[in-house]
Amino acid sequence: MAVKARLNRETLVSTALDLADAEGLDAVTTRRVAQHHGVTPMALYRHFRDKEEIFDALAERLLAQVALPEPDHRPWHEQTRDVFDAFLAALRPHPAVAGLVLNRVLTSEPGLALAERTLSLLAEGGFPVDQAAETGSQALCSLVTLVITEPGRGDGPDPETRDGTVRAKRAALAALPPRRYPHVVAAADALASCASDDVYYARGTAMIVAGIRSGPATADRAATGG
Amino acid sequence: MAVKARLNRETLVSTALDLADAEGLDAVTTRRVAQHHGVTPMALYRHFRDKEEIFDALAERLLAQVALPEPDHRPWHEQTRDVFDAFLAALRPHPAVAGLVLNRVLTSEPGLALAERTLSLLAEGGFPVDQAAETGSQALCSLVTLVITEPGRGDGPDPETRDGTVRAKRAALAALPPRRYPHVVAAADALASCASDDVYYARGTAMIVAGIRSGPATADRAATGG
DNA sequence: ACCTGAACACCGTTCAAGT
DNA sequence: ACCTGAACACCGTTCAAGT
Repeated sequence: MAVKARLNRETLVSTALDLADAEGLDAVTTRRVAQHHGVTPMALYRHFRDKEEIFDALAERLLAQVALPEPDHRPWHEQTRDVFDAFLAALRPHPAVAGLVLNRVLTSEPGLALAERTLSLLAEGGFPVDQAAETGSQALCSLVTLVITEPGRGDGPDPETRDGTVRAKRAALAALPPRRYPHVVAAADALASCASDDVYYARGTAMIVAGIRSGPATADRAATGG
Repeated sequence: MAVKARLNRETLVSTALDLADAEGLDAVTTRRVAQHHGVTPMALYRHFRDKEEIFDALAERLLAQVALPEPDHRPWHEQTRDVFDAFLAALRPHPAVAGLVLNRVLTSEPGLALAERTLSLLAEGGFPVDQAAETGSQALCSLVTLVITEPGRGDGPDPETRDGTVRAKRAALAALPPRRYPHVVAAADALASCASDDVYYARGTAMIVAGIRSGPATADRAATGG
């Protein structure tokens, strides 16, 4: 702490991100960020209008890490999966911050670039504009949720605490009355933790892409109550 | 405020829920809940260990509102859709609280009942236990996210403020450079608001169910990098 | 058993002031 | 332009005490 360089937006955001990664989003307070730079809390207000704007910048930082693959000539759904993978790759290192992205994709340049690309691919897939908007938003939000709720990430980032909560959670599920919750008890392991993160994300992405590919027809049938 | 009846868990949770519905989750503070009952903040600690436990109880309250349909003899995926509809019906009236459910399905009786039913249907659909766990969790979380991010619900519940933020959001998107963001600009309406809530949720649910029905085969192909 | 009162260590944010 | 200092209105939570 007490770094002496002149204050600026980007270094402050880096500090906030470090704090969130290390101790969770609640640790990102104006006072702690300021303290880390050896500065009064009010010094931040020269660079951010309020705390919400710090959160906006955190979300933007994550979105800026999305390395969108170049468009190519493969089918739209394969390219879509690659875009989703790039999105996940940016979110996964910062699970405590990922949730901030949920409502902030459309308010920064890198988020808009991601949205534009997604909508473009869905248009290629035959979606009308309005449905592409809903479908794309839902898909991106589901990917965020995948990261937020990744099984086995208790709450804190300490691998020790994490292991403890996972074990406790699994034990709690395994101890449930098996007559009443047979499937939950049988799935206790998978519900508490996660055999392989990569498989978890691959399956999740596959499921989302498959849902998208079911496309307009299925959705319209459902929307009219069929 | 200053209701005089003796304090108990359920009325306190009701107060917390009302506060959240009216002013958002941040309005749910120990002090305000206490004040609403004409009581010292510390009076709550006889009924809840800490604030987290109030949030747990809020999530449980929502899950208790899920009216699970009776099992019948229709195909598993149709029954799954009905279970999801019941879940959505419970969440939609309380969008400010819905997010609390994300990590709390497996820690209360009504949540476990929902999980058990979901896993049971997925087992009927041919999913192996572990994959059913992941798929079911992801589906339920996606439904929660659908409610949290419903387009057109700005932040507050005031229909006036909401209309303003929707209009501002749409204007901001429509004013983007159309050469750079052609699809975003074209979809500004659908991205900012939502033509019909029911269609939005019907399509969202259809997409999730379709993703599930794509099932083990698709997922395994993706997981092994195919 | 149930609630109070005072206190502590925190918040975000304002305002006026320094350099 | 950039930062400080003091203050305000809030938080969640503890501890000891009342009845």
